[in-house]
Amino acid sequence: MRPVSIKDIAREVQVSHPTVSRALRYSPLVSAKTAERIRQAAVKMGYRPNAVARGLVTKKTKTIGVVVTSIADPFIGEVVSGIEETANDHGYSVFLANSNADPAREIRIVHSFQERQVDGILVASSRVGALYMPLLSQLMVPIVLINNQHPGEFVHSVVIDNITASVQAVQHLIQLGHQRIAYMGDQFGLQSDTERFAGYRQALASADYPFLPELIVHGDGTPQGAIQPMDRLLGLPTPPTAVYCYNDMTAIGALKGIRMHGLRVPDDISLVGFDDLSFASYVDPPLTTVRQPKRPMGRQAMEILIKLFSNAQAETNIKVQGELIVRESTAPPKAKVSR
Amino acid sequence: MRPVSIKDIAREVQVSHPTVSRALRYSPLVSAKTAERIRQAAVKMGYRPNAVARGLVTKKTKTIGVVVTSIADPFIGEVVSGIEETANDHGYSVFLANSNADPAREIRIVHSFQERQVDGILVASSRVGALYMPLLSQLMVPIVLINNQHPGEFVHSVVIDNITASVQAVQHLIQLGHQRIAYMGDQFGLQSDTERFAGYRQALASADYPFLPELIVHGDGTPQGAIQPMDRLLGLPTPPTAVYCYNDMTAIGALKGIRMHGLRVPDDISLVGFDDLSFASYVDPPLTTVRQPKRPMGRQAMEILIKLFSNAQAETNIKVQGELIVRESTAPPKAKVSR
DNA sequence: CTGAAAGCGCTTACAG
DNA sequence: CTGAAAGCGCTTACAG
Repeated sequence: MRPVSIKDIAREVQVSHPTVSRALRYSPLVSAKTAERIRQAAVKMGYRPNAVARGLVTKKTKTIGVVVTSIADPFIGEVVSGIEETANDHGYSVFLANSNADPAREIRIVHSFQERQVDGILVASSRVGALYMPLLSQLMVPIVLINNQHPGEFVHSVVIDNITASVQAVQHLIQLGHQRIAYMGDQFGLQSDTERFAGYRQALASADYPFLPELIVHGDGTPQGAIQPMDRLLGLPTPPTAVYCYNDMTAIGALKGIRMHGLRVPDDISLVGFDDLSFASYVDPPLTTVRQPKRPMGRQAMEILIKLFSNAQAETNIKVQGELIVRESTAPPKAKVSR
Repeated sequence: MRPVSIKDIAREVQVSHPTVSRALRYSPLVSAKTAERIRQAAVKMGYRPNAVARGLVTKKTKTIGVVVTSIADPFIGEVVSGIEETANDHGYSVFLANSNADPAREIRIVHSFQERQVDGILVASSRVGALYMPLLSQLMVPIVLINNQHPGEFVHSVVIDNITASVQAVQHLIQLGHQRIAYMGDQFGLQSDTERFAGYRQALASADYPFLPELIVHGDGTPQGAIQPMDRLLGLPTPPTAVYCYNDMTAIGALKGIRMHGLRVPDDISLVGFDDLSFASYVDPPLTTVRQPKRPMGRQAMEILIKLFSNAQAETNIKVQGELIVRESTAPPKAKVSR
C-alpha cells in the first residue's frame, strides 16, 4: 500500500499537483476555496508530506546532527534534552550519534551527517579530537560547539564561564572560614580544568591566601579516580579542611575517600563539586556544587543554529553562568583541637 | 559551492552517470578497470553520496526513529546508547525524539517520523499513552517496544523479566535471614510494578512466609516520593528489617527516609533497588539492586528491527533477565534486642 | 559491460 | 490564480 502523494490528491480534487503543493503550504497563489477543498481532501486521505522528496528539492532537510561522546552521560543527556526540545519546537528533527571519543567513529559520523544533508551540526563532546576540527569545519553547514575545549578555533559555541563559577565556589568556602582549601583537578589537561583551576587561584589571591602546591591533586573525572588523590591530601601533615573538585563525579569519589579515612563530610572536611548532576542532591550529604545550566545550554546552542539558518546574525560565543548550589557538604571548619 | 554529484564524476571520467552509480556501489555490472577509475575520481573529488536522493528512489532511508519519554533519564540514556551503537554499525542513523509523556508531542513525533520515511521505530517509554498505540500501529513500518507496559498489544518487544528478577531479589533478603520484608512499589499502576510485586509475593510464598499487607507501601518513582511511605513503614509496631523497592530512585529516597529516623542501612534495615543506575554504586552504602541490561536491551531491540528489514523472521517478544548485584545495602538482620 | 530513459515525490520558475 | 515543464541526485529496468 503506497502512501498518498500530492498527485493522488490532485486527481481526487481535479487540479494539478503543483496546485496541491501550493495549497498545502498555504501559498497565497491559490484561491481560498480550492485551497480549502484540497486541504480537506488531504486530511481525509491521510496525506503526509514526504520530507525526503521535499528535502531533495529545497536542499533544506530540517534536520540537524548532534554528536556527543556518550549519550549515557547524565550531563550530556540533559544538554541533548534542551537541544531536542527546541529543535522540535522549530520543526527540526535531530540525528543523534555517539562518538565514544573514537576518532574513526567521529569521522564516520560526520560523513553520515554530510550524506544525510543535515542543515547544521551541534557538538557536545568534552574532548574533540584534533583531526576532527578541520573535518568539521570543511563541512558546508553551520556548527556550534557546546563546552568545547578549543573555543578559539570555532565560530560558534556556548560555554560555561568556568572561571567566574570557580571563584564563587571557592569564595563560598572562604566565607565559611576555610583557610586550607585543596583543588582536586582533572589529569587530562582539559581546558575546563585549566579554567576551574585558574578560578580557584584567583579566589585565593583576592582573599590574600597563599597558593599551596601541595593542595593541588588530580583525579580522572571518575569517582574511583578520586580515591588516591584524596589519600594524598589526607596524608599531608596538615590536611585541607575543604576540597573543591573538578566535577561531581570526582567529588563523589572524594567523599568516599574521606569516609575511608574515618572522617566525615562536612564535619571534618567540606566538599564542593561542579556540574550539579541529578544525583548530586541524592548523595549523603547532598553535595554543594556549581550547577551548569545544561538544558538551557542545549537550547541556546540550537537557537544559534536556527538564527543562522534564517541568515540572521547570531552570537559567536555565548558564555553562560554557573550557579552555586549550596547543600550540605560544606560547613565551617571545625574549631582546631590540639591533640 | 555545490557538492559534487555523480554527474560531475561521470563528466570527469567520461562515462554515463548510471555507470558511476553502479561503480560506487560495487555493482558487478561494471568492468573492474572503469570501476576503479570512477572510484578514484570519486575520492579525489571528495564525493559523498546524497542519502536523501538515494532514499527517495529506493524508499529505504536507512534511518530509524527512537521515541523516549526523556533522554535525560539515565535508564533511557543507556538504552539509547545500545540502540545507537548497533544502528550505526549497520549503517543506520537514528532520529531521537523526546515525548515528555505528552500525548500531543507523541503524535507530532510519529508524524514527523512518518514524513521522514524512517525504516522503523523504537519506543523506549515506560508509559505509552493509550491513544498512541493505534497511531503507531497504523504506520507501515516495523515497531519494537522496549519495556513497554502493554506487551500483549504489540508484535515486537524486548522486556525485562520482572518476576524472576524480583524473586531473586527477595530470595536474597530471605537467605540473609530477613523475615519482615516490605515492598515499596510505585503508585501509578505500571505493569512493571505489578510484576515486581508479583515476584515479591511469589518469593515470600515459596519460603512459606505470610503476606503482610501492612508491609506494602507505594512511592512515586522519585527519591522524594519515598520518604513518606518509609515513614509509614517505620511507624509500624514492628517495622520491616528489609525493604525491596520498585526502583533505585525509590531506594535512594527510602535510604534518606531511614536516615531521617536515625537508623542505618544495612545495620538496621536492608535495602534493595531495581535498575542499577550508575549512581547506585556511588551512594553510601552502595546499593544492592537488580541490574537491567540496559545497553543490551537497546542493542537487541535494534537487532530485531534489522532482522525485520531483511525480511528475516525475528523474535516477537524477547524477555531478558536481570542480574542481582549485591553491594552493601543488604546484610543479615540485627539480632533482636529487647528493650 | 554500458548508456538512454524513466521515475522517486516534491517545489519552483515560467507562461498564460 | 492555475498548469505544464523542469529539475533536485540518485537508482533501476530496458536495450543494446
